[in-house]
Amino acid sequence: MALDDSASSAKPPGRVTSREVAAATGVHQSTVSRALRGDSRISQATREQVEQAARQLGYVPNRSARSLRSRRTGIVGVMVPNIDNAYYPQLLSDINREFAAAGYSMVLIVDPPHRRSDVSRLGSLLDASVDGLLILSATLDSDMPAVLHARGVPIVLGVRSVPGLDVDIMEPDNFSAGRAAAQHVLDLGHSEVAAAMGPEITSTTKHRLLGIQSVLADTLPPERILHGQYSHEAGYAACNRLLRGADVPTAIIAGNDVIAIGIMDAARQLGVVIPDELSVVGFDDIQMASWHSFRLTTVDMGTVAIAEQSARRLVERIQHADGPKRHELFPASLTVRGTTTAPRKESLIVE
Amino acid sequence: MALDDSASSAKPPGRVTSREVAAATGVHQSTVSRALRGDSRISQATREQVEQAARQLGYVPNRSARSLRSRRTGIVGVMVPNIDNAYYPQLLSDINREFAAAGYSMVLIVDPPHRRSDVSRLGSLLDASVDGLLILSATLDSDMPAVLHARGVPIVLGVRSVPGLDVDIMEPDNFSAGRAAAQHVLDLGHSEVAAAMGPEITSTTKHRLLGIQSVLADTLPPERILHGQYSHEAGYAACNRLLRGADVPTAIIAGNDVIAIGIMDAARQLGVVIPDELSVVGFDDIQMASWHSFRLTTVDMGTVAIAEQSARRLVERIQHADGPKRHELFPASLTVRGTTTAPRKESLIVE
DNA sequence: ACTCCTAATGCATTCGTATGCGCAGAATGC
DNA sequence: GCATTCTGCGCATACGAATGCATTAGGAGT
Repeated sequence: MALDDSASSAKPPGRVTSREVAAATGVHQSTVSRALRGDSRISQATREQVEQAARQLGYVPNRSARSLRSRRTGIVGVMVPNIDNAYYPQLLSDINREFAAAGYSMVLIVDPPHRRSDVSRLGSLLDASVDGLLILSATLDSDMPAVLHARGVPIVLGVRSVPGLDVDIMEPDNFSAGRAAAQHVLDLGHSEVAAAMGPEITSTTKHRLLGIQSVLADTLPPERILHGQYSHEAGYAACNRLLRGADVPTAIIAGNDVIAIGIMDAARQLGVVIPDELSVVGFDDIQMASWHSFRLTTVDMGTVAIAEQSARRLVERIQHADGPKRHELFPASLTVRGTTTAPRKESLIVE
Repeated sequence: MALDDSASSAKPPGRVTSREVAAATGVHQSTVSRALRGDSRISQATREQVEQAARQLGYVPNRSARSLRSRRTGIVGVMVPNIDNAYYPQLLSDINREFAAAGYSMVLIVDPPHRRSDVSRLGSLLDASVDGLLILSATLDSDMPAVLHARGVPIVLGVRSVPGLDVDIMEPDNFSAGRAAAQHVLDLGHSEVAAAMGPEITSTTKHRLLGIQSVLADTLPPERILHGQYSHEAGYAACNRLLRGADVPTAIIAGNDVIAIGIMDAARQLGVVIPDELSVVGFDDIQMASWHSFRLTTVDMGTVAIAEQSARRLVERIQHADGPKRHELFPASLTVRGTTTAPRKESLIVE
């Protein structure tokens, strides 16, 4: 309505400023600013006049000017290692909801793997264009979070942690999750187990593996532990390697669901029946895991809660730069579906 | 290196400004600005001094200030209808690569379905905080693109188009794609066909369906045409409805791959064998379609090219607001995999 | 030796909004 | 009826970088 009016009468030469609204209303620019920000010192009558003029002229406050003055941009950065795996989009969806609810826009930063931080890459994070940063792509060997923290950029680490940093961290209880997955496999009677994990430089892989090994110290020899990306292709490749090797495992613990599904894909192509001939366990419990085509046994890592909490935490951190940092471990719980069962008798006999 | 120095000597009280760099170098602030921007009028010697001082102090130009003055933010908005379906993350990944290469940051705007545009929702798009907008969520009945365009915001429509708008549009050739899918099903001998399409208010659904109907005028009665979201759940629900109905189709054309996979999931759960008892075709050829667990016959819509071209186009449009608008139709091509085959004899006999 | 030009830099202003301070008039107190 | 407290608003400036114009110094030209 009012929008249509203004749209049709919009002046291409220069956008409408608060000064023009002031001129139209017969008040000072500062009054316009205060009226529109809801300053209580402005009278109701003036406020309404200003609001009407603003609407008629199609006035929209310039965000750059406001940011310059107020030192807040209303934008948060969210760093993810990639976006074409199912895990991150799902996480981002929840994170986005939280930030949107808090009035923040979200700049997506797809963070290619790297080691030492390099100033030029960090430039866009240090130029005050984001009020804070939610880092979901941290690796154990990256100093990027430390550098940003030292520079005073409010940051929160989500999902992946980095040791020795006094920042907020919201991560799953990877160790317990690893134990749960391993115990499940052990309870089913598997003695030939393999692990197709993610990158060693991630806390998720490291801690999940420690948990797994704490249970399967005897049945999981180092040569049965593979590392690769957290990707479908990596799972696919790992499975091919494992099933074509000398002694074939009866169960594979995957670094996450995406890898697990890659494993299932390869197994099916090889004609290996899951779970009868091969059990598979994943981590995360992404939506796809519950699809009937997979029915993947997996460990729920509380990802939704992590998404919501880490976003909220960053908003708080932006408002209160100081204050105690919180390091939370979200509980994990095994979800048994259709990809795990006891090993076939033959295997047991061979054993 | 230099970064570490500056990080440790960083002053929490107020960031480093160009004025401080100027003071440290003994030149004027404007000289610092010019030196760092690469103005040819600054001597080599001065430039180097300025650069060194900037590095030592850890100077990073404030983006808000620069944007205010230069009227460019270096940020583009990308609107998507959702992000937890596989299609958009994949698209976004390619789009992100292009924008990053062009030096733009990407604000992700998850655009909940809506009808008429509402000023308050558009505020953050009109406040000059983005240099341009790539709209991937346009619906046929939305006036949002028109309003933004009237307001002078550079926009490009990707994937989904809106009629009667003088803006750049990069979309797949949905009509031909629909024809290809339908012709494939027809050639296989199916006479009991159903369509589980996306939302009617999207150009993709509308044009794909027109293409399908142009081939299957006789064999696709209106009651066999379902509409729902472009989601796994919608496909799942549609399949359940269709396979439990009176006359069961022997082939379903899905609105896109995500729906198709939802259909396959439901069919498997019902014990219906694909493709022997049910053929399924999708659109888009997302990565998942080629996974062995699905091996989905689908129509490649040139999505990667659309992603790249639409991003590049927006960058061009930002630089040259005027200039002829381009409306490109990207070719589609059928990719036959394992989910389609001739209908079973019994069905044919019944027929 | 004097003018003219060019190169290199300084000066001052601009972008649009937010906000501390001050000032007027009205309302209140006694 | 005068001092006092609000109320409501204007004035001026700051935020930090970019840029048109002015200015200086040094070199070329005659």
